Amino acid sequence: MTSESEEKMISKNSVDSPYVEEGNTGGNVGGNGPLKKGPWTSSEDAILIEYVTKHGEGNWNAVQKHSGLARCGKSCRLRWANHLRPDLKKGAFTPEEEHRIIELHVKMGNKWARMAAELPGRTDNEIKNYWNTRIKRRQRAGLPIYPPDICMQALNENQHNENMDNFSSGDIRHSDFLCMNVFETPQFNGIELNRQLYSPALLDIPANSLLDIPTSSLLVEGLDSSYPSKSLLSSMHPSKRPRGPESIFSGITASSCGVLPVGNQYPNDGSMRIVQSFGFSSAYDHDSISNHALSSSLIPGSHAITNGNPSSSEPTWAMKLELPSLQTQIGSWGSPYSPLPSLESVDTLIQSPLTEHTQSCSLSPRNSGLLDAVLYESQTKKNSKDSCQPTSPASTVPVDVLDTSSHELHETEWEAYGDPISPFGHSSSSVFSEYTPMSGNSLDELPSVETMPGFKVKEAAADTKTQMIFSRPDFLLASSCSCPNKDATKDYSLLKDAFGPLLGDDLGKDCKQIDTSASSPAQGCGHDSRAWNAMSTA
DNA sequence: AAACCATTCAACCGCACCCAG
DNA sequence: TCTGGGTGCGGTTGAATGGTT
Repeated sequence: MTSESEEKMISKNSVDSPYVEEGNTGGNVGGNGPLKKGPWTSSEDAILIEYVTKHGEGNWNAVQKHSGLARCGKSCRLRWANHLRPDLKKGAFTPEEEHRIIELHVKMGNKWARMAAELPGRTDNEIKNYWNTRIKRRQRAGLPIYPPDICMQALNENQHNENMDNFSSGDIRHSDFLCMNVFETPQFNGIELNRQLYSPALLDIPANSLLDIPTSSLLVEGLDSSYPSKSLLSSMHPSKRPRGPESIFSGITASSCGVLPVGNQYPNDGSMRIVQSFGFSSAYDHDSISNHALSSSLIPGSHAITNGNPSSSEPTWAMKLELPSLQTQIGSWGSPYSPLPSLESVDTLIQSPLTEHTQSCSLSPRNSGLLDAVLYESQTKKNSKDSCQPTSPASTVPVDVLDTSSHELHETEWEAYGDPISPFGHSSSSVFSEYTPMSGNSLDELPSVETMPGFKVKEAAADTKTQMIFSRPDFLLASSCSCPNKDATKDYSLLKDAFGPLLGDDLGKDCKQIDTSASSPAQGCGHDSRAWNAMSTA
């Protein structure tokens, strides 16, 4: 809200504030009465300003005592920090600031306060609101949250920092990992984690298999409170929770940018196959490309993988930023051979890399990532939508089309997948929050496994004895934990070893919990157990 | 003009951290 | 080492506002 509008509100409140009726004389000063809530009035502001001028910032709880302001200390601090501070910069964000915010978010995730520290005169609240607004706009536009150039830039910075900071510290958390670089860079710690995960020595699965599993998936996606077996993190002691999204988020950035080497993603080892959960770099993988369903069905957030019933009322491009829906769409994480729920949604996913508009888009100002560019991008998509009607399934995608520079790939991938599945849209902590389903499939309304539309998909896939590709990292964990199979037990052991230092004992607890519930597919690991059964059957 | 809907943003809430006692 | 107060942070809410039907 601008300062003008704020003034309006304040003046309005000072005139007919409903809070006057709350027993606050003048609507402002309540003395020892009940603390007032709601919008601040100008007189309250004046009191607070006067107080801070006299006594300086801090000791906010004393404000009420000494000034008689009927506001709690927190409220005073917030008001001062967000509105009354003299060094505040009012007004809309400049393009430079917007660009900076995007950059910072790439690096930091939802660390609004830290971002605010990088933007003089701006508050965390302001940035947070801006970002959320931006997310929504891009959601509606079906655009990636992070422009590829910024992504690349952040990655480059990270690589630089990586070089600079290698072995610079010895975070004990990593002591159990072999051959691991210890980065203490504030950003992209997720890369570090990913690297840990990549170690074949740690996980009895092909290292590449995990390469593209965003760390957020490993640590966050399965962690929704609605997740049957209680997620790892949600059950973790708060102090053990990875604090701050950067550690998880950035892994997404790196791997999903396709910058990290993507090798043979699907080795024919007959064991559990894991593909990148976000399906992002799978598009770079020729094998996966040839597997037409894979590249599309793995793309999270898309209707193609959500419930098989894409809303026809939704514009194709305005793909909802629904979660990769591990909770809500079992099938979406399952076999790439799953029946495609919707041509339309699949088309949405596959059309762009091949279409003319994509190329033209790469020349658009969208790279700025700024809102005007977003609008431009959106408009471009709308304009080109008709001319970009998908005519060929992904299987017909010539491999060489995708075999371009990574940056171009980003462009096309982003265009193709749009925001919902943009891994960059999943800043770790916001993987869920940012993708709060806009439609009915709320995570909190997780239907039973059996009632999930996607469930049949996976089951059917299992019945065909096709190659099960469990892209879900949490499936990996859950199935490893619950599987009575020897190998899986080994997996569990390895996983526990791998994650234990990171997640603490709760991992073990969780896995035990999963173990106990494994016999009851509908409980504990729930759908994952079902998936496991399906896999066993297969 | 009214109703409805979408968007924005200030403010609140709960949690976690820090630090002094 | 424990405890409680102060503070900071991130997520969420709800009122205000603007746009559309």
